Amino acid sequence: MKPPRKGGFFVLVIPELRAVERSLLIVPKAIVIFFYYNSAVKPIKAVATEITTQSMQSNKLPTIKEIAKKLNVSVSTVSRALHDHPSIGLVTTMRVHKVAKELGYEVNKSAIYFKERKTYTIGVIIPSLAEPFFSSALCGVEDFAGQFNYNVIIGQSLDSFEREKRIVDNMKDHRVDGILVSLTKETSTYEHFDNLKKYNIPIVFFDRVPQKKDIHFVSCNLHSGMLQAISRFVDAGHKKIGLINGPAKMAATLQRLEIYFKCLKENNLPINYDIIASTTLSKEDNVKAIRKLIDQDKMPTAVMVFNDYVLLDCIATVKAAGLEVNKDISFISFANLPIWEYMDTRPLASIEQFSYKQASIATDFLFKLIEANNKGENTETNYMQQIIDSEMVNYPLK
Amino acid sequence: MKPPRKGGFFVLVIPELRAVERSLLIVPKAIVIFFYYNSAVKPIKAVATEITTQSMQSNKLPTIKEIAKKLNVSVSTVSRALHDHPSIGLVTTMRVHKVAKELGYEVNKSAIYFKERKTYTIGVIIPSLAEPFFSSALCGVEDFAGQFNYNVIIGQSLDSFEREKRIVDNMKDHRVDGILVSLTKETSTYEHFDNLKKYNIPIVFFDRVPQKKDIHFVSCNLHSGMLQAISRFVDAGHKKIGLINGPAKMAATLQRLEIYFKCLKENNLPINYDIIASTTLSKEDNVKAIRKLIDQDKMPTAVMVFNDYVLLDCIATVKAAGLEVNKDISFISFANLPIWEYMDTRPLASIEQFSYKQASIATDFLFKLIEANNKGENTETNYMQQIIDSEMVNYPLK
DNA sequence: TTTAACTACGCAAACGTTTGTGTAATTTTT
DNA sequence: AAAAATTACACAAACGTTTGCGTAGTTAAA
Repeated sequence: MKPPRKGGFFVLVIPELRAVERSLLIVPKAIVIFFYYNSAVKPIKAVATEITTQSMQSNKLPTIKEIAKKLNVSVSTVSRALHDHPSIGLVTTMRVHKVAKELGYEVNKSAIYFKERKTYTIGVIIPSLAEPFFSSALCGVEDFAGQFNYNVIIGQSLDSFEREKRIVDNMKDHRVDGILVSLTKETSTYEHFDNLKKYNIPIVFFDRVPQKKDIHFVSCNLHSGMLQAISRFVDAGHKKIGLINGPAKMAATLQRLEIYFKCLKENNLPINYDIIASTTLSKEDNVKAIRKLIDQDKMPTAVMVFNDYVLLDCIATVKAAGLEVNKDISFISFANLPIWEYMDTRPLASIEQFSYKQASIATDFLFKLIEANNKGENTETNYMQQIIDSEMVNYPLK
Repeated sequence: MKPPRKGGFFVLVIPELRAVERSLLIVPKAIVIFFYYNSAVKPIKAVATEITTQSMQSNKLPTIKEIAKKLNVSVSTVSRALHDHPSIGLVTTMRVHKVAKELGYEVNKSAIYFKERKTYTIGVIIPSLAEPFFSSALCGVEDFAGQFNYNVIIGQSLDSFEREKRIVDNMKDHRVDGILVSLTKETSTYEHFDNLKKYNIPIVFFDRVPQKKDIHFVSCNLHSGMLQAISRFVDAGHKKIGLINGPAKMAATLQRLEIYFKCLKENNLPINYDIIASTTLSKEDNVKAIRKLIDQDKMPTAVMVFNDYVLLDCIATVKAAGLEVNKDISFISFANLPIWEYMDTRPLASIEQFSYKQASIATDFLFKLIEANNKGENTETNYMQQIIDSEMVNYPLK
């Protein structure tokens, strides 16, 4: 920062000049005449009038153009002045700032989004907002994105493949900078995401992720949690450990089954298909599933359940059947719902899958990809992938 | 639709021509020569080549300009053709459509948003996604907005006034077409919404609404539900009906208190401040509040509780104190959480406030306001306001 | 045959902003 | 005193699309 060249007093030529000047501009005019050093600058009185003349305007929003017109400078000068670009003189910069303030000017981001081909918005596609698991995930996204001043737009697939497709398309139309997805139960093909590549929209999957290698994703490793659970059962003396699994279409279902087998093996327990059931997650089906397990001689004494919601129905059913939970039959499931704290009858434990954490990490990944995109780097060469460990949370007996 | 003027065969000049033609375009060339009727049109072979030449392009997205260049027509023609504008000839329209498809052209909404000064996006500001009440509300918004192909961006105020302010500002920057708000607990001034008027961004409040007349809002009338509740208590013979209220700052708190008084009066019951407590909604405070009521000789036999979450703590506390719920003391609260279905110990009833419905109606209002805005109508003259009745939902004794 | 109407397009402006380049006016260097 | 450098700005293009207006060429009406 150098002193002005000509005329006047330039008393105030110090490093903090701009800040000082700006504060001066709103104090008595007597002080502002310090700036009469440049012949190109109109007397301050003229500035004052030009400001007040049109201050109260139509309902049109003030633009950079109007500021330019008012001050008889070009729009480029105004734009630069507003960004405190060094090539614009101090006085001009100040006058621009002042008029901008007077007019209540605020930059039109829409114009910039368009020009920059960016929207500072990311999309989140989740099956359902009603499920705490996903609303908590959304929360993780929002918290993270908010720090970067990014907006979050949401789409509920409601576990419908068609809706998922439409939402993806819609978000592409909206030119979001990136997308986070947790797949529907129905999704087993992934072509509807391919189009995003053309638009350079990065995509990160979380929790319910595609069975593919060439993707960015964050998911939760069920093995750690389920191993803890089975061990817990085994340590308590259980030999017949059943499983109530989810819908066959869901990747999580197959995964749970595989890990269940693996964990049984690790504990030297035999596989018995009589104590394995599955449910579509509807209430009726949940009841059916647990009934299949308990309505037999070789009833399991412990059951791994697909999730806490299914378990709620299981508990109600076994109670109705006259069995006592945690005595005749013990449960461990997935989700770690906060509500258990208030329940009299609850499982031994539930396995936490950290939806908030998964979503946060996925969002972090997404921002890294967006950043790479901005730099023109190729993001399709090394994939960002993370699998976090699930964790069993014990519930003390009441 | 009239027949083409000159030359050729024009066998296909029928009302459904366009649809027919379009399907023809993807069938053998032999048929397409039907369109050699206009001298201005290049032979179909030329069309075919010009399409394939640059089909595989750079990573730049195809624009209307490129289509225009390829076909040697103006961008305005292409734009109109893509919209099937009648002033563009059939052949040209078809050629444009074909090239657009070949190129994988998709309109850049960002450009249109900017030009139209619309974003087809609405913002939703809620205290917390973690609360089912609000995530269900968000669900209502999303479902409704989705039908209109509107996007929804979210902001969590986390019950912080400062955050609410920032989010409003951010959404304004983003030029959303409208905003839905459920206020924070702290919000008691509303200047931060004033700026939105300048930008012609309509705002509809729901559930937690400002104490003002000149606003659009949807809220829930607690009187109906609470009257049902008190009557239920009275019918069961209760004389001492206590109240556990929320934080003093919240509008809902004052409202509950007033209605509580009113309902007592309507049932000819006296007001007794000894059986009224309040909580900041923290667990410790919830426990304190219920203890205040039960640790006295004139303990109430029935209590209206601020909401189901507070009630959960109340139930745990009275049980720990050796009291039996629904015998020594009965409860009715607000929220109607689905989880009660699975609880052994639950209140007599809970009052449903229809968050989904409130949000849906609010969204409907918002769209009406946006529509009015589009027509240039003034929306600040008659305010859209609706108060829906709360409703008590009974829980049968288990 | 002249005139009016219509068809099928092109031209250019507009939306609000950023940014590369050009250039007088002034100042510094030689 | 001439040349070089710097300052402080203006000009114009670009982003992709829509749309009012103009017009050559053709057809229909008078």
